[in-house]
Amino acid sequence: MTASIKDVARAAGVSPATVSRALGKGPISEALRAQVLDAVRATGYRPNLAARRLRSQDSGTIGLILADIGNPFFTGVAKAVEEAAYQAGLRVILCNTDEEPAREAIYLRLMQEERVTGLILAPTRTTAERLATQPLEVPTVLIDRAGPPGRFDSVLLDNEAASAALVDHLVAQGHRRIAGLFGQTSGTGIERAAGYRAAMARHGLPAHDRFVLPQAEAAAAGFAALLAEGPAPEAIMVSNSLLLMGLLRAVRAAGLRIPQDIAIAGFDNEPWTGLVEPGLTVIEQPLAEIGRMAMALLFERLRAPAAPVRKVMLSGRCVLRGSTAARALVPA
Amino acid sequence: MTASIKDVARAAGVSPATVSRALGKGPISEALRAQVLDAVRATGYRPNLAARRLRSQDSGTIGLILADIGNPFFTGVAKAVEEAAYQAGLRVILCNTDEEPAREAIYLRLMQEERVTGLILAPTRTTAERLATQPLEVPTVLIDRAGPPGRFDSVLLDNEAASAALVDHLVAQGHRRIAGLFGQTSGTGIERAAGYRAAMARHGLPAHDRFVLPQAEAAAAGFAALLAEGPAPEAIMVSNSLLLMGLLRAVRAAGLRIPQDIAIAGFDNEPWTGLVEPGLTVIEQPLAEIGRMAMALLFERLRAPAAPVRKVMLSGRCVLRGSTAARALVPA
DNA sequence: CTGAAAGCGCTTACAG
DNA sequence: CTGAAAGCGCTTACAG
Repeated sequence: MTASIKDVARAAGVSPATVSRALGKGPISEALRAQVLDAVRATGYRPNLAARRLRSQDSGTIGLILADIGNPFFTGVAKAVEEAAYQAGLRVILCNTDEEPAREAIYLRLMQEERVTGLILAPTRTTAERLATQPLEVPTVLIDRAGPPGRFDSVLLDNEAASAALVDHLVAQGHRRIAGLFGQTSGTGIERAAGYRAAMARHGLPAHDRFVLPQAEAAAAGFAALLAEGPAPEAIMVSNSLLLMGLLRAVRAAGLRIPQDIAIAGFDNEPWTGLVEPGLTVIEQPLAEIGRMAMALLFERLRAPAAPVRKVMLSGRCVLRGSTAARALVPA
Repeated sequence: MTASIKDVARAAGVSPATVSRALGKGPISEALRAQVLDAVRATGYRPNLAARRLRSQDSGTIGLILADIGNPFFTGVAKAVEEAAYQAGLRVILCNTDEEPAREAIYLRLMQEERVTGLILAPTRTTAERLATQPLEVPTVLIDRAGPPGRFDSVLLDNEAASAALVDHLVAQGHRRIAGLFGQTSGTGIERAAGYRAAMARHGLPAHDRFVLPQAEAAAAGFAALLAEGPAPEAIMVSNSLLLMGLLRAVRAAGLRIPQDIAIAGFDNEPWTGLVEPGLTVIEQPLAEIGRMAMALLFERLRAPAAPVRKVMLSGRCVLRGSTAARALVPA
C-alpha cells in the first residue's frame, strides 16, 4: 500500500541504491538527486524506519526512562534531552515508570529490544541496586539518582550540599528542632537525608526524620508521625515537591501558621511554590543543564566507549521565601 | 555482538522458525518450547524489534503527539493512554510539540515513517486546519482539540457548556462585567471563547475578551490590556491553567484582592489551584477518561476502518472555590 | 508439530 | 557517480 524505495526507483528511472543515496549520504550527482526527490514527491514515499534500522544496525534512538512524567523536574529534564537529541538527529523514546521497579525492568528490556543507541535513566533504588550485578548492554547515563559507585556516567545534584544549605539557613533563622521527611524510593531521598543529618550533627542538633513514599499523602502521614514522636518541630524540610505539597496541606489542616508556628522548606522551584502563601523556600535544580549534560556525557561515551566513568555534580540554588522567614521578624 | 535468533536455534538444536514460534504464537510442543526458552536464557537473546516489525508489517506502536508535556492535563491523559496501550501489548511513542506547528509536522512525518499502528493527537489550530486538506495515512484519534468536522474520531470536552457553566456561576455571584482571556493556538481556546460569548449574550451582558498565547506571561499582558480597554472587570475567566497562573500573578501584582476586587476562574483542577489563596474556581476535566476513550476509539477504528466517524463529548465538572465567592458574603 | 525457503524494505561493500 | 547483489534479523506461508 505505501510506496517503497523500489517504487521510487522505478518512477525516477534509477536503482534503489541511488534512491537511498539521494535520501541519505553517499555520493550522487545533483541531476539524479533532483530526479529522485521529484519521484519521492510523486509517490508520497516515506522511508520505513524499521527497515533502515535493521539494515544500518543503528536505531538512531535515545531511550529516556523517567520515574514520574507528572513531576516537573523530570519533564524539564526531558525537554532538554529531547532538544539535544533533535539537534543531533536522534529520536527519543520516553518511558514513564511511576517509580515502579517492575515497570522499569520492562522498559529496560524494551530498550534493549529496540537496540537504542543510548539510554538516560533515573533509576529507583531497587533498580539502582540491581544495576550493580546486572550491567546494561546499552551505553547509559544516570540522572538525578546515583547507581553503583564508579560504574555509570551520571549527572547528579549535589544533594548533601543542598540539604546542608537548607539546614544552615533554618538554623540561621533561629530554628533548632528541625525535622525532615525524605522519599524512600530513590537514592536522591537517601542522599538528601544524609546531608540533613550531617548538617544537623555539625550544628550539634539531634536529627529527627522519617522516610516515606514520594507521595503527597505519605507526607501528611509522615508529618503526623513526626508530631506524635516528640516535641513539635519548629521547622521541617522535605526532599521533593510532592512531599512539599503534602506537607503544606497537612500543616494547614493542623491549623499551624507558616512560618510563625512552623517553617517549611523543600526541593524544586515549581511555579506554585512561589504562588502559595507565604511562598515556599526551595532548592532550585538546573533542569535544562541536567538534560544537556546527560546527553553530552552520552555522546562522549559513544565516541569513547572505554573512557573512564564520569560523574558530574551540579549545585542547587537556594530560593528563600516566606516559609522560612525569621521567627523574630514575624508578627506573632 | 548480540545473540540473534540463529544463535538461539543453534544452542537449542532447532530451527530459527521454531525459536520464533516458541517466543511468539504458532503451534509448538511443550518440550521444544522449554528447550528454546533455556537457550534464550543461556544466550541472553533479545529479539530485535526492528526486524520483527519489518517482517510482520506491524509496528505494535501507538504514536501520542501532545502540545505540552509540561501541562498536567496532557500528562494525565498520557498516563491513561500508556496504561491502555500496555494492557493491549502495544508500545507508545510520546512526542512533545510545545504548540509549534513545525514540530508537529516533523512528528507527524516521523509517525508515518515509524509505521505506527495508530495515532492520538492534540493538534494546534494550524495543524487542525492543514488536516482538512492533507489527511493522515494513519488511523488517528484527536483529543482535546477538534479537527475538520466529521473527518476524525475525537474525544473532546464540551467546552462551550463548560465556559457557560463558569459564566452562569459568575453571574449568579452577582458579577456583570465578566471578561475573558483565551488561548489562541488551539481550537479549544476558540470553543471556550465561543461558549463564554454565547453565555454572556444569553445573560444580556457585553462580552469583553482577548485571545493570547497560552503562556503565563501572555496572560499578564492580556490582563493589562483588558484593564486599559475600559471599565475594570469584576471577574475574569481564562481558558487554561497556564493562563490562570499568569492571571493570578498579575492580579496580585496589581494589588487587587480576590475575590473582593476581582473574581477569577479557569480550567483544569491542578493541585496548586486548591493550595493557593483563596482557592481557584476551575472546570475539572476527566483526564483518565479522555485517554481511555481515545484508545477505545482507536481500537474500534482499527477493527472497523470504514465505520462512521465518532465524536465523543465529555462534560467538565465545576469545582467552586474562594476565587469566585459571592461579593456580598466577603468581608470588605 | 517442525524445517527450509522466501522476503519484509532498506543500506552498503563491491565492481565498474 | 551508478547499479547489481547481498544481507540485516526476523516471521510466515508452504511442505512434510
